[in-house]
Amino acid sequence: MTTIKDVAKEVGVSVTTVSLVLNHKSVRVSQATRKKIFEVAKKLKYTPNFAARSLVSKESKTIGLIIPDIENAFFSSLFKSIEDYARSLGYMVLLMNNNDSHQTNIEVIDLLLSRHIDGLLLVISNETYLEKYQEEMKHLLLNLPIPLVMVDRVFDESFFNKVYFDNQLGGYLATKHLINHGHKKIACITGPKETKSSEKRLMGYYQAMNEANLTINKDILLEGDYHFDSGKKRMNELLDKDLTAVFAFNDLMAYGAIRSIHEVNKNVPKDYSLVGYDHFLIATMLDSQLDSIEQNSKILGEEACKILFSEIKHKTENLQDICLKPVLFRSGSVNI
Amino acid sequence: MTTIKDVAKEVGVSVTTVSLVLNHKSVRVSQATRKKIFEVAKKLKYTPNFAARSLVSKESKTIGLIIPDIENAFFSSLFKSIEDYARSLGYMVLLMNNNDSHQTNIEVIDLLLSRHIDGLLLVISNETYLEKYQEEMKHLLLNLPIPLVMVDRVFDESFFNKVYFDNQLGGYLATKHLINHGHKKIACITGPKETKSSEKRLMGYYQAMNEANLTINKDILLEGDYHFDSGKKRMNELLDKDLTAVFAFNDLMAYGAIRSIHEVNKNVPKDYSLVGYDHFLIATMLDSQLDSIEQNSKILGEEACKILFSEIKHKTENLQDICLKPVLFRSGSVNI
DNA sequence: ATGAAAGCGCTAACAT
DNA sequence: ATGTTAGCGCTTTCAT
Repeated sequence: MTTIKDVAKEVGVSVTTVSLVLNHKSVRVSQATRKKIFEVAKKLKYTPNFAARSLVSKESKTIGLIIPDIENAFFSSLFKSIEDYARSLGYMVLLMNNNDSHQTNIEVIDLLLSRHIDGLLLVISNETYLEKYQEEMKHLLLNLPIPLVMVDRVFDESFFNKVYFDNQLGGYLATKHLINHGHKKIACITGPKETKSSEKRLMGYYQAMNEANLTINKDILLEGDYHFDSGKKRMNELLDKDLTAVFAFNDLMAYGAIRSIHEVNKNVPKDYSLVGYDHFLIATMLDSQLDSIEQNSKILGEEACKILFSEIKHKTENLQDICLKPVLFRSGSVNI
Repeated sequence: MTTIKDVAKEVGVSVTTVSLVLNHKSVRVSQATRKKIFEVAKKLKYTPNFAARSLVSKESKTIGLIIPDIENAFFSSLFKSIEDYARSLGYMVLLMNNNDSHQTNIEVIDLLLSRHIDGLLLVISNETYLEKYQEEMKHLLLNLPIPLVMVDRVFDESFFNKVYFDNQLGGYLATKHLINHGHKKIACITGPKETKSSEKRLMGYYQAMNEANLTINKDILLEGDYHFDSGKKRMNELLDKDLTAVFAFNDLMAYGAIRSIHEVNKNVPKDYSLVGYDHFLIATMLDSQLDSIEQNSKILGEEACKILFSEIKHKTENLQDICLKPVLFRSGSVNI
């Protein structure tokens, strides 16, 4: 491996000069030596040693990104947007899954810290919302020695940077969409009730129902777990209830519901209208139709990066709270 | 940030001793000081500085993984398997997308090298198979200063480590499956003809057809590009041809074909039998059925890691060529 | 059983 | 316009 010394020796100048030139801080170096340095560096295939540079500069030019699961399309798309942004600034991204486990989340934060990342983008596990875990996480995050942005899943407290989607608005849009099409008896298949996203989406549902003066029947508000099977199971329970529409709190459960509906030879949207949440892009390809609330993960990633890199650069703490708006995507799963 | 010096001072020993103890190379240190060192390190929340350690050890404890696109389910699952394996050995993974662009691929290899990764797992872009690019890539890879394993998409040459699936076998299995169900006129929607995967899958098709003494009609062997739209378009062209079954070289195109079939009010498997490739897991949830060739990405990742970390550890070069077997997944899209 | 000291490759303050 | 030097935090050889 060729070092800065090798280049210096070959050119016949000091390492300082080489360093200065190669880092483009070379106002004071003559064009001639400058040109020569670039040439020799290229000839010798010199690449700066990152470790050495980090040791001096106290920057790793690396950020951490923790997400629940890269296999989830929403998060893989989020990663991509973040990776692009970071790379354009000369940063790399260390990606870790927490598998929606609080314990794993704690562990990977430690791992990343030991790598001396310059900043952290964090999507916490759903489990972390459980009361017994929240305090531990908040304590940990408040004592982080580096800038932090909570992404998508945030805490209420105002002492964290956060970028997230307005889940209540999403719930409202979905419900309103069904109401607009004449539905009055609208069931919900929610997420786990302790998750913020589910809580907020449900609030949106209430808001829309109340606004339209519709009565809410708690018998058709069932709790799911955001997985396919629970959507199917809950829909099964709803089949003999009195309702015409279902708001599933994510697309995976919505597809579970569709499966259940098909199994009794009924049809969407003829027998049941259905709205999901996530706008799982791949689904539109698979010849299935599902109206859904769409969250633009690219923008989510960009906003998170803006905040993080601004803090990294200016070392100022200027807490931000960015709430993004989801939109309704229509595809044909809602009928009167 | 507390350093090893701080710990040494607090305990009242030299940095050497602290380093030795904390790295468990402490055969020669007394139990007492040893215990104290651990205590103080914990109290002071000491974490070793990675950059400093790397500078000395010449290891970054980081590997690179380059894939075409993390949004592709096959690759996100591959990443997960690799990340797990690497983490269990104390390594981190720097993940980069090449977006199936040769140029980007070259760039990210450079970027990773400048980070002094200890090894590289590489899934090249399909574009790289073009003749004008192959030489450049081979030259680059042969001169890599670190261990390399080509994953999934490999070169024929024997001077690279490689782990991949037997695409010919996959093509054979898919075609044989259709033949076994009585089909004689079997169309193909292939990948781009310059890609190795497509070439091999087609060879498998020929092998199965020949074995069964079936005549091959080149009019129903159409080239796609592995995307949904091309599956739809090619199927459209096939609709008025004389055939009963289609082998699409990936699931995305298979779903495109299904869309096309549905649009003329025909049905799978009643009017056309269909086999895909990839066994796109999510699809099984979306109430769609598609027989498909399945490649276990977890095993792919593990085998790649085994080779890479063995080379990193032993610094021996012992070229390996691991060919994994795909399997047929049946789901109901094939009929007599 | 423990310490002193050199040096990894680089940056930057200070000289010249 | 260019060089000298200290030092970042750590590991490791060699003394004691």
